[in-house]
Amino acid sequence: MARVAVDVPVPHLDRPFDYAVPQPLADAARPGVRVRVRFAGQDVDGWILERAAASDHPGPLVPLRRVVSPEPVLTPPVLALARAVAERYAGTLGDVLRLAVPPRHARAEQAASGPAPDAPPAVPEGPGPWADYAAGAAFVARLAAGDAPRAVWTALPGPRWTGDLAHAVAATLGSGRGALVVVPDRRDVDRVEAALTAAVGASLVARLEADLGPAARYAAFLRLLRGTARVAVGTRACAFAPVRDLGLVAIWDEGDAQHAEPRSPYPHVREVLRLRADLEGAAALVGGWSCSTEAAALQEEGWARPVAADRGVVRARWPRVAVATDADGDPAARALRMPHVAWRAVHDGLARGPVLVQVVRTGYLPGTACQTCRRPARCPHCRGPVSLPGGGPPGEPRSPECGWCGRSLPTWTCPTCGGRRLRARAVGVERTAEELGRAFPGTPVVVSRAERTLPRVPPGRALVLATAGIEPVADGGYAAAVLLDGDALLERPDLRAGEEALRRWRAAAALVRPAAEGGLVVVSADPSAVAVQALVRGDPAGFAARELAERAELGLPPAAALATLTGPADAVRGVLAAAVLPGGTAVLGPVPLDAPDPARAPDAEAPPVDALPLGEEGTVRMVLRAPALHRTALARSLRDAVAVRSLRRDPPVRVQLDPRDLG
DNA sequence: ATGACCAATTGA
DNA sequence: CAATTGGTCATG
Repeated sequence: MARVAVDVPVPHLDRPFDYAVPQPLADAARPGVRVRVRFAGQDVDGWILERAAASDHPGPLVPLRRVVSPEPVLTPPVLALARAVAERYAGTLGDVLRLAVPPRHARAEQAASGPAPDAPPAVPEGPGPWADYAAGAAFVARLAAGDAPRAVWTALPGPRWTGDLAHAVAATLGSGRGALVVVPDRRDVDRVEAALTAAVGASLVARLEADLGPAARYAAFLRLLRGTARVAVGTRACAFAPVRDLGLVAIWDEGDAQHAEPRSPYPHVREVLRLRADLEGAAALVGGWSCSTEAAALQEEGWARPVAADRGVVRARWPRVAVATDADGDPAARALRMPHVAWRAVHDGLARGPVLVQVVRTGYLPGTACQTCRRPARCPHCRGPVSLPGGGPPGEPRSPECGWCGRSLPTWTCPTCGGRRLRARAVGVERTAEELGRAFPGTPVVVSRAERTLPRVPPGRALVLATAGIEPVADGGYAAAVLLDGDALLERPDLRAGEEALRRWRAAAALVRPAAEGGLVVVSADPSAVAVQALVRGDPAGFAARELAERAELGLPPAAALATLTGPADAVRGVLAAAVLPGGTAVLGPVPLDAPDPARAPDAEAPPVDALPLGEEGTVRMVLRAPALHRTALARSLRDAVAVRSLRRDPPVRVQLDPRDLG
């Protein structure tokens, strides 16, 4: 008989069911294969979890209907991982398996060859680029020796990080083990794949990525499964890749929001890899140019150790950072909405090469700011963002109004400086490009934006404008970079505002030439802000540690476990009533969720409850907060409660553990 | 989800 | 008293 996980979307059926194995299927029905079974009167898909001699099910067993494919695509380590992830995130095994195993592609299965002859992996000699990092040489040596060290790695700037990663992977292969690398997006997959190919050869590397197409994706998956490829590189789902004898898991730019899975049960790559490293005894490398508070927590609890360059190396390799405030009075700079120091950096930098201007994404910041002091304008009644409604007849004075409570604010006055005029908070990339083009005639202006990203630019004189996250790489590095709208970024009422600003700034700074070669970064922001100081000092780990300590004091994540329940008001109440919550759990809310408003940017802040129209029994969100050590108990209690409610056919409630954004 | 079953509730 | 609705339970 076979123990089968049936793929039905109902939480309370998330357990194995036993089936008889008919004689003709006896060989094919191995653990890990996809099957089709009769369940509750209909044909459903399922997975064979294990074979066993006898069942403890009292009744007769129904036979398996069909083995979909003889390929055992669900390996025991990946099954164990999927179970752990389901438990950690209060989700079902079925949901996790949907993320972990790509859909079958029959033709790709047919085409894929059998196991290839064992190509001898290239064994790197010595620490290579890791000699630049304190504790780096030891880390690589332990990888090569078959050990399982775990590190939070602060990378040195420039394109070298892909080579650093490839070297660590090669060292792991040298110990006879495989490795996997997860990066935020396709551009980074391209880069890491290239570096890995150079280091260990293309035949050992499998690229795993959703927009590769079903056939190519499944083919790459099979190469790993069969051991033809030993290294997986890809985005999110790659965290579940069936790499054999896994020796190293790595995540790059761990603070990037792309690492949070948007589908149920919303696991984060960092957590998946942490569970996987523990389950499979693999080494772990959590890297980036910055450091999230979660990564700081991994160090704090002793799970991982820092790998970073010494102070002197950091100072020599990173560009110099200067802070500019808006107050400077140069008329040319003012017309450009750019502080004078920043303008000078652009001007001087252009004499030596390309200059990067990082702007805030269009529509990222709703509302307006004071024309004089540039502080974001807030509604005096509810602290909501103030907007200038458009669409009226031209010339007619428009009265500002609050985006939350809707009050008209014709007499708005800035509480800081007494100014009475408002301006749009963020200026579009195009407009800034035009203005800069006029200010520096004869200079080519290039724009990289979401719809048309530019992977790289040539080394010559050019102004390169980009929104955060899609900056092109300049061959030989940028002569200078200017980071605009810093204050607006920092003042977002988001727990991660500082962390996220620092991450974006460091990513831009990493593309600039070293200080020794005249590389300069100018950030336009409040010089007293902690994130700004961390950028100047080049100490993201220190920033994250401090941030973590602060959150611990306030009982906020990641120092506390958090869960959100989202759904119809009475269903959310029902789940809460059914849940046996661990001691010390605080219940916050419920807060009514505003109807999706296309005018408001997705990252925009959520209004407080008392600013919303009341009385509607719509969708609500409730937040549960428990001490960090009760995270598992919190997840289990919510999973049980959801199962009980689903048995009663209640409308579904979305449960999210440690959501990245609270809104 | 889907269906079976039992009990309470409603209607002639 | 039969028909209908609603809650509970099992699905191998």
